[in-house]
Amino acid sequence: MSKKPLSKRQQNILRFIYEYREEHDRPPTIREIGGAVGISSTSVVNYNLTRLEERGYLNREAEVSRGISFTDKATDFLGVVAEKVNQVATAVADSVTGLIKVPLLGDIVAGEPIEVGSGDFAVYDEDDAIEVSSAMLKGRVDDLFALRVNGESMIDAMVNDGDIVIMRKQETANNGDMVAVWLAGDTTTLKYFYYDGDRIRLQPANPTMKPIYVEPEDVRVQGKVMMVLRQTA
Amino acid sequence: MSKKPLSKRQQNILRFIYEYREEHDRPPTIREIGGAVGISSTSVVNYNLTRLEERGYLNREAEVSRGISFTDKATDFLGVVAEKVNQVATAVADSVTGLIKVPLLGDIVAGEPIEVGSGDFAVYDEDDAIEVSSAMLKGRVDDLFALRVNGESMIDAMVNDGDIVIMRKQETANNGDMVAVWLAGDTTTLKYFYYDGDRIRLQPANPTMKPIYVEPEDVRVQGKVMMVLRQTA
DNA sequence: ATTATAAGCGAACAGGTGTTCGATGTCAAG
DNA sequence: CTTGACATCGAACACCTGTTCGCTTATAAT
Repeated sequence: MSKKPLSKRQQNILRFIYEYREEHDRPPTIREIGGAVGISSTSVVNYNLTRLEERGYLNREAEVSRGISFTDKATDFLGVVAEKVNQVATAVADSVTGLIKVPLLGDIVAGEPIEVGSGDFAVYDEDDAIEVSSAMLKGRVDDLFALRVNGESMIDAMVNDGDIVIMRKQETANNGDMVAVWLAGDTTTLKYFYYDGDRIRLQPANPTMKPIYVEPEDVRVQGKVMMVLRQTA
Repeated sequence: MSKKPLSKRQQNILRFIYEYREEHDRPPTIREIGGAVGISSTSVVNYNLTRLEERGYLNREAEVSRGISFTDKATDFLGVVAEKVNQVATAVADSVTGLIKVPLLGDIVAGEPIEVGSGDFAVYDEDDAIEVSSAMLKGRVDDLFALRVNGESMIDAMVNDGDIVIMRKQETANNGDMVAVWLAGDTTTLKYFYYDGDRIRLQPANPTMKPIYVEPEDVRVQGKVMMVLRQTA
């Protein structure tokens, strides 16, 4: 088979057929192709379709109206199909298979409160999203955000520098929740939260470490930790 | 519009059109429909298509070959479309969007070597799989397996009881890899691996802890740690 | 300059395909 | 039994659509 590239006209024909099928749910006729790519004669359209078929881009059925179909080679050439598959895949994955994109909003460091801004993260940068299977998450999956740990200040939470923490925006806590708290106005920490009489007990995840007891007014809950992800490779 | 149900013949016409389009990537002709559902006259097929159009199941284009398309009502009626979307969604999600199912093979405890069996895990229980986005993983995603940590023996690796460790089957290590090693014949541990002169340095993930130095013959690498997942909610 | 190949063209044609017509049959309602 | 609505039918027709023909032009190879 010739290695000569397709002519410009032949490329236009393939693209037109693709777009026509997207719009009409059926292939075009010889005359429709000619009209679209500027060929006035049905025999020239026929000639070019025959060339495309010989080169493996199309299958044709003789003496059948709209008897044109694409081969894999044509869909590879068009390239739009891969993009379309990805678009469909993303939409479908998001809604059917439960792959959730969680916005990665920045870093979590000990010396700053978490700032997740207002609203519903609708304007975050899509490239800074963490993809997580919803099967790995319990309950509601709205109001989620991710932060990357910067520094070694979370070691008592068994969370290391570079780890990603997936959180749900939440300003109250129940016993046993792991939460991010802004503590005494100067530190963010991740700990298990318990009401303990008049005070609050903040229990490190590391079982060899002791809890701390604080006054309620010294604690501001900034979010509930849903998951921790560590990439080691 | 009549609430009378579609006739049997009309239902058969809708199904045939659907199946024909799946197979041929184009709608059928009036005569093809007649042939398939046992109507010998093109005018009877035309009559039934007109009825289906009046009831909102089809759109037709006059004097255009194969000028038939489905409405949402028709696709609802057919029911197969929802199923098809799900089939496609699953296939696409698995292969394009990179949601990977990693077999959860059991527990990792300090006092036992990792047993991942032979072969390629093809016979593992699908319900015991961990779904992970391939975007979260670097490099090859074959030979992966997951183990759940049982006990507090991995704390020096910043890995807690109940955490899930995603690993790749691998018996050698490069400098800086986090690996599971069966150490001196009596302990599994997760550590960063370095060649250090004649010996091997195993560095805990917890930066406040000191490394250990061991003879190569006391170390059996059982897998490379790709990711750690912790569900806290 | 010549020749071979590729591409383009309008026209005619074959046959594929949708539409219309007049007739007949079936069934429910009155 | 009669009537009206619905459904079916074969045939004819209109027109859509693909194929072939003979010719011309453009381009590449010799």
